Amino acid sequence: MARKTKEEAERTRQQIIHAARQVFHECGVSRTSLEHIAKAAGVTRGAVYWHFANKAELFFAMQEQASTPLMARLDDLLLVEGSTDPLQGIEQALKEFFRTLDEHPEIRQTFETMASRCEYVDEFAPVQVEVNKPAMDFLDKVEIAYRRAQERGVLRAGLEPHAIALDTWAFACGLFHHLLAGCPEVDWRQQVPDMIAAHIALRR
Amino acid sequence: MARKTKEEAERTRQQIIHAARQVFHECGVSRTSLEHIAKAAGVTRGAVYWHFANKAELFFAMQEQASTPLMARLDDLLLVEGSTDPLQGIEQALKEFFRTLDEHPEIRQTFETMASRCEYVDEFAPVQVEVNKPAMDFLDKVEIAYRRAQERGVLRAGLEPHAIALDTWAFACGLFHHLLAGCPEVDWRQQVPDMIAAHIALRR
DNA sequence: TTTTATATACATACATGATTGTATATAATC
DNA sequence: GATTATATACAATCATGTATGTATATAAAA
Repeated sequence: MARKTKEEAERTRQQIIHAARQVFHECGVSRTSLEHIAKAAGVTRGAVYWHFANKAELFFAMQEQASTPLMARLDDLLLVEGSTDPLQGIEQALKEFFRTLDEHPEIRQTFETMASRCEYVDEFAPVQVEVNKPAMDFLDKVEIAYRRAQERGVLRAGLEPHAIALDTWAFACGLFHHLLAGCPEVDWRQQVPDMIAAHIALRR
Repeated sequence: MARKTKEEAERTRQQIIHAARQVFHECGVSRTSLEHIAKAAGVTRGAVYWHFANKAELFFAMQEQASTPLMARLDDLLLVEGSTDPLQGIEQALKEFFRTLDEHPEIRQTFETMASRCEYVDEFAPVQVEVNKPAMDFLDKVEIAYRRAQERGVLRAGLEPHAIALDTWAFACGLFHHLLAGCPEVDWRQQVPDMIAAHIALRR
């Protein structure tokens, strides 16, 4: 086939990423061939190699397209805890975060692939490290919020902000991971808000 | 080479599993060829195919050799919470569990591979489901322990055993996952006992 | 107890299929 | 007319599974 216009080319690029997301999720990253992705996108490997240097680069593009908005959302949510009760702020932020994940199937699918259909070795090892960074930011911001809650007297006496921030962090990681990689037989999504509420209630 | 005695054969089998653990961890399951494993074990693919039908079966053997003792240990730990304070029982059980993981590099290495160097699709998908089962058992037993704590009056008023069991479960999953798949730059292992203590303290 | 037959524990050789990256062709856009 | 966005063709590699070879452990027969 022949040359396409710039907009058409960009659309093909997105089609390829879209197809990659599906096939990665179904077959796992390693077992997915570029031929497989190309076919799913309705193009040939030629188009794939034109837009991406190799499978890893395609994966990175897909991953960034999901990570960037989700992590931006998390940042946002943790910022607006200013005016109201900080504890409720954290609770709302967590609820909203998981609701966002629930309401965006594409983002969710990418993170599911990242959680249990990808091997973090060689070129993929850095992804694991990068994904860890937002988790650390989360930890810091939650600690700050707990400190503020302490100052305002809404935190139960005797609780250390750093310690309970770590606890919240582990809790959130566990939830996150099990929503993405847990077996789909048990549907946790219903219970998430209640779990978050109970988690925060322990601090009042 | 010629026939070996039964004990020698069992030893080569273990050597193969041992080599697989190392190479899987270094290269990821998908990128590891049986040739690679064979070479690392000092045998040929002939030996590997004699003992295992294929790579998946070898992986399962390795996985079971790590899972069985670790899950048995977890079962044990959650049983002996009878006599003493149930809350302290949970705390001790969690601490011991993570200490066990820390003290057994082979088990740890296998679980690290399972956490971030393996793709749970096709033949590997059932592993994810099976690993989930002990996690459910854990949830049930912790809830029972919390109920007992409530009856004995060591639990803070107003806490629901089921809710705080879910919280403990998510917390433990988060810890577990980050110890295995988190970036190794940050060394959490030191803080684990304190985190567990803080988690339980929230319930008193 | 020696002999013999067979199953065992591998090593080696082979055939096949799958994937990858690149090189080249092509037609439309800019 | 040069570049771009693809398709097609090609070469090389690699991993897999199986088939075959072989020497020895093991157990039954003599």
